[in-house]
Amino acid sequence: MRTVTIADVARHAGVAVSTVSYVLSGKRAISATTRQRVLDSVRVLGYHPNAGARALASKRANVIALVLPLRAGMNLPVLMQFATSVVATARQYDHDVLLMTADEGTDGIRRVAASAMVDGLLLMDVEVHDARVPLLRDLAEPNVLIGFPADAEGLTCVDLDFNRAGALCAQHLAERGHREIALLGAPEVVYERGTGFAERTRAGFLAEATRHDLSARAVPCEETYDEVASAMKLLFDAHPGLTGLVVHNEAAVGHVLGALRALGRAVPEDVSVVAICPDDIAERARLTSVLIPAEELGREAVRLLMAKLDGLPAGSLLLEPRLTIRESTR
Amino acid sequence: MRTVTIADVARHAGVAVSTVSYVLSGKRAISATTRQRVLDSVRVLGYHPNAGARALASKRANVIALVLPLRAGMNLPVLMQFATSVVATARQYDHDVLLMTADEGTDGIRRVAASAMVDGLLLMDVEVHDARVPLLRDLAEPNVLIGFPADAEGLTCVDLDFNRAGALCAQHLAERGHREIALLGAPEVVYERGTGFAERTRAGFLAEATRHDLSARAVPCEETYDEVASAMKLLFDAHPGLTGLVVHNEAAVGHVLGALRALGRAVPEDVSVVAICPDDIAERARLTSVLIPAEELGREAVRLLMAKLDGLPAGSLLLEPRLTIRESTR
DNA sequence: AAACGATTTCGAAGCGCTTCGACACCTGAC
DNA sequence: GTCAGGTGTCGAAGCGCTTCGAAATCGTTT
Repeated sequence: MRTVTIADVARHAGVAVSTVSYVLSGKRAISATTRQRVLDSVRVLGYHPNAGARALASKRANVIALVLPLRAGMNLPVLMQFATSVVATARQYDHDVLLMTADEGTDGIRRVAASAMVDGLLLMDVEVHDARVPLLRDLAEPNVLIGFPADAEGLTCVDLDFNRAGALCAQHLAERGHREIALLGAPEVVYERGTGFAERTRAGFLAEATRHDLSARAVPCEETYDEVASAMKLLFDAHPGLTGLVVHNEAAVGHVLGALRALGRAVPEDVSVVAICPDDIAERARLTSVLIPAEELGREAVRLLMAKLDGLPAGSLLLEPRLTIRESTR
Repeated sequence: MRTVTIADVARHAGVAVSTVSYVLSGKRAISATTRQRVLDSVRVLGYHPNAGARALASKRANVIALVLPLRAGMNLPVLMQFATSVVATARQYDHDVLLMTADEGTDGIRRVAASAMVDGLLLMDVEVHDARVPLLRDLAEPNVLIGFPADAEGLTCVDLDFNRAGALCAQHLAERGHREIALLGAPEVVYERGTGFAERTRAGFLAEATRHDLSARAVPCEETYDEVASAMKLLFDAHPGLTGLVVHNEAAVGHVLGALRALGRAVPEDVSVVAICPDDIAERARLTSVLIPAEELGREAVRLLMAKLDGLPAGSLLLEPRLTIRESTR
């Protein structure tokens, strides 16, 4: 069973090879009757274009690379949703997805790009000072990053709008009548490092609190139970009237709940808690939270990449956060 | 910056295009001096072969498809480990991985196979009566399945050796001096359906128990707490001397522990519990368990697929289970 | 009836690579 | 000194597709 080529289709339909090509690509007008005849032949013969030949002739592989941080300790549900969404969306644009792991590093990126194996790249989990950023910046192939590096100038990045996320949490607490609130953020060093998303969350939180005329403060938050507990004790000693807490620190979420219990403050009766964290953690603890919209992130990233493939300029994108109300706020 | 082609390399090295090709592929002997000159030119010019052209001329894409069940509710850690291992192993064989989701179904498989986009396929999570199996059976492209369908004849499948897994659990309990043990398996319907792995586990468990002269029984196990609890009550009423339990039912693991608590039997003091389940569940509950060796599964699957790509015959493979001792047995 | 533009189709030239057969050269045997 | 048999290298023919310019066909207009 030799594989069916475009020449077979042309012969079967009684037209030239180029006519078949134009019917399939739609790049030139073909009369309705001829088109139909060709399409019938395609169906009858079960023709599928050879991807290699197509890529060679058209200089378009119709494949994008997805570079995932497939190391342990990643937030799996988020990653999975993201990958699924990327594959599905890419298919809508008639593209396939080549899976790469981040540990091939810059060499891997260079390789697939130079081999014309992919038309564009999607990099997940870009770090603030990511070694791949310089390479991406002067790569001929379009690329889109998930996450914002320190200098995102000239790059296309997609991420959750952490400023809005912080604001949304403050707003939620304000609406529920809380007058004194606090943000437990990332560890001190993260702020010192100038990490974008941590600062943006804090800024959004504080600004929104001010807008609602609330008493608000943001404190860094370490990740061991003892540190969390003592920080919380200090916090409540200094501000006994505190009734609203926003936690933006995945690792500390559990400890915060434990510490509250230890301080004899019930959730949500005495203190309302909002988390900014992945879906699974929030769901497990039934926490009101702002989620990482992984599916939307994937979809939008592909959309932007496709735009760039078509030569369109594509700016960065911040996704609107959404708050899911569960049982930890009232 | 035009991309560098093999012709550029040939010109730079002062040899024929075919010579460069032979140096790179090693398919014909080339003198050491020429080889070195060519390799130097490759390095200097930064040459990367064009994947499309290579695929077209050689009829080998050097890409394999990985079809993952990227739906919610999958066991994520296992899936992730598996994917990582597949990508890493494929790279060792100089292949890349095209990621597909199972929901493209048979059409997707047909498409990538017919387009010569991939040389072979790896399908994860094959069901006992999987709609894709007939297609795979008479697909020209080699493929390897993770999991055994009802009729694995003529297919290459890789999976955990569930028979050995059952036996291993029985052996573990026997060695610890337990004389009366039981296997809580899948729900009744699963056995009626003739599901391979459930039956194999049971058979292995019972045979090993007999070999050690233990009193053993296997009972199906439903997945709601009430059913589990009443089944357990019946079991312990009928066999008060029961001290060893094997649970081969992810969904029921948690309920079993709860039911034991309700019956006033402590783990591991009164009853030892071994689970056959994914790593994360076992780890969370600190259960002695037989794990799914995802990484090894991925590695072996790729190895078999590569063998088939080379035209070698490849039979199915059952992986040796390994038991990890945690805190639920003594 | 000729000429024209619009529409539709065709033919051929690559895209960058692999691979096959052939050629040139060298060695050693006669 | 010639010839068989190796080595090492080259040239050219595709692989199956896209795309460009040109040819063919048609209905209109003059």
